[in-house]
Amino acid sequence: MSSRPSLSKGEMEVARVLWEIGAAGVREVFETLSNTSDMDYTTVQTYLRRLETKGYASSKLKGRLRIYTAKGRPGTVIRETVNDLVDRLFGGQSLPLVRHLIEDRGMSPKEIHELKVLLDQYEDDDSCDD
Amino acid sequence: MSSRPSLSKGEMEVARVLWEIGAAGVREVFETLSNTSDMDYTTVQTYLRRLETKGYASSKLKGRLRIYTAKGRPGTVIRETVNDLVDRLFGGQSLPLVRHLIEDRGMSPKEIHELKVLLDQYEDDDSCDD
DNA sequence: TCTTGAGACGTACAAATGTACGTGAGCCTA
DNA sequence: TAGGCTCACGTACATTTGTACGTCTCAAGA
Repeated sequence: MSSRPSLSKGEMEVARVLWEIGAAGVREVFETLSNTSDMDYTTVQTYLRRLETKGYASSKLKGRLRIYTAKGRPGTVIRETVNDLVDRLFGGQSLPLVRHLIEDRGMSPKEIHELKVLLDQYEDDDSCDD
Repeated sequence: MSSRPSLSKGEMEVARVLWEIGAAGVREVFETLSNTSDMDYTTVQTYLRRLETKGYASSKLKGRLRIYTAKGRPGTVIRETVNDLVDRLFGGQSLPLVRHLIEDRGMSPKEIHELKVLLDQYEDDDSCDD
């Protein structure tokens, strides 16, 4: 199915902003990014262009301003990216990653609780598969 | 401190195998990889070389065979990579990633159980920190 | 009307990445 | 000891990524 080329780090950074602020022109994305990054304006522009080429955004002119819109859900990209990471770094197993996240990055008691609830829930309506 | 260049996707795949099987020659890494990947033998070789250049592995000749050994713990690379991902994709929060992993990728009952045990344990001796 | 600033767009280019060929040396076997 | 196999290793090369310069156009103010 949707087998668009995956996003590079820089592209992802720009894409995230697009998801965050919705449809936006280069300037807006650039401004938003400049809090955390010091990418050049034209660099952002290039990324936006490439995002469109790769199928992660679409754009149209509004007057003489080109407005970019993220295409598809962030969830899709997240899934693809995480899957990729899990495959490459953990040989396809998610548990080690989860374990790493919990052990290494830590979680608040509240989060732990939340997670447990999730697991209970999941355990219930999970029945067969694998 | 250890500011070695980060690993590319392909390099990471090879690095993982090195961590997994320990010191190994190109052939072994290649064989191991061929279960999941169809990288060329010489491609693996190149990655191994680059891994060494970047400081993620060391090697020495054993007879006429070059044996590579991972340098440093996988944990370090994993941490860097995962942190990066979490920052970029989830604004620094791990829970959403964990949730994603569980919900989207699924887990076997056994894994769920394992995870719960881990959480219990973690809940207990978790006391301070953050 | 002339100037200027904002922005689009084409283009460039070095570095990193993915991929692999070819050559030459050591080793095993007929 | 000649042939073939296995490796190491140098090298190559297309693609992707990171980064940004110039140029052209439009629109608004002087």
